[in-house]
Amino acid sequence: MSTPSENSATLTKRLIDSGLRPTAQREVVFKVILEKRDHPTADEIFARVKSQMPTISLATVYNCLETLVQCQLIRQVNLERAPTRYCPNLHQHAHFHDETTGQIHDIDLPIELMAQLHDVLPAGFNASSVELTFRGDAAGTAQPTVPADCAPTLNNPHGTN
Amino acid sequence: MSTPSENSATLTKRLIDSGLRPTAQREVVFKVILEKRDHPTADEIFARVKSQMPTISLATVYNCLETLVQCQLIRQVNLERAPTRYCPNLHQHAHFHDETTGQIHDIDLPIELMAQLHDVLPAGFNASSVELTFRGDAAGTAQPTVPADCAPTLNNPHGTN
DNA sequence: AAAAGAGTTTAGAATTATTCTAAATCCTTG
DNA sequence: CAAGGATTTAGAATAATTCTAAACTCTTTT
Repeated sequence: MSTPSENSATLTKRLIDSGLRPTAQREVVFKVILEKRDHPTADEIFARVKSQMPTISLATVYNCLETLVQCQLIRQVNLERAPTRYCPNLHQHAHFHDETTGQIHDIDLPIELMAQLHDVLPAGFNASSVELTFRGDAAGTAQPTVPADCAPTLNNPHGTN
Repeated sequence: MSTPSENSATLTKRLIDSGLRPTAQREVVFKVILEKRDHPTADEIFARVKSQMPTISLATVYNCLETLVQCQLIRQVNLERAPTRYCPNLHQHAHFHDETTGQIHDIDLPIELMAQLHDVLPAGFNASSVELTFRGDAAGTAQPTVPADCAPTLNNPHGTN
């Protein structure tokens, strides 16, 4: 469970821990991403944020997103040649990119599998992150599939609830 | 094993099978990618190709690359925000992106693991391709690690040799 | 409390990989 | 050989992102 004020507190803490300042812009960008459980682009986030803070600039949205990614409060999703998307789900998960609808679905990954993935690396290869993306068709899945308990609970950033 | 002329023959066959024409430009772009076992960008490929065919245009290189990808003769590698790279290795493999050197290493994937990856998908999700990318540091690996027998042998396009 | 200084935001310009366009060229087939 | 589709080409256009420099906002120092 995570209330907006808990999220805000976590954001503040993370920023200060990194020597950064908790600003209104960073707050609102973060809040907007958590509100909807999808994978918006910077432009979409810009649009959503503007309704709450009409004076914010696109450059600031980009800046805030970079900061949030660095603080590991959101994830970045890179699909081929398309604008970068941002993901509030901090569970270990893969992405399924539906080629027909363009939708992105989160796919939960068992911890064992993650371990096996890392085992595949030869000695000397030290991975700090893994990105797993499927591409194909998701027949009969009209809605994005992010189960409610995958919500990015910031009190529990690694999603072990 | 695959000689240049065998590769060329396979290219021709694939193109014709797809209703496309085997052109000198497609040949040379393909050849140049096979020659070196790395992950060049379109610009790098353009440079290499120009030395053999000085009149070729960048747009054509992009066109050829798209065609080769569609014919599954090469793979496209998407790293975050960086120019698309192209990969002649048709084995099932992951990519390791070394953050310090910028190098990309091919990581062989056991078939069982690939199967397990697909098992992770809920019913209805039909993946036509999977992309697995690690990011981190590859300590003490000065050279790209593409074992010789990972060469994209076109006679054996799925790399089961 | 004023001044200094670091961090942040902002608008707009700049960058750059890629795609688009329209004309020219090349094959293939009737 | 003529017609028609596919392909190539140069250059323009696009669009996501980054850069720049000035303005602003905190925090800390005096």
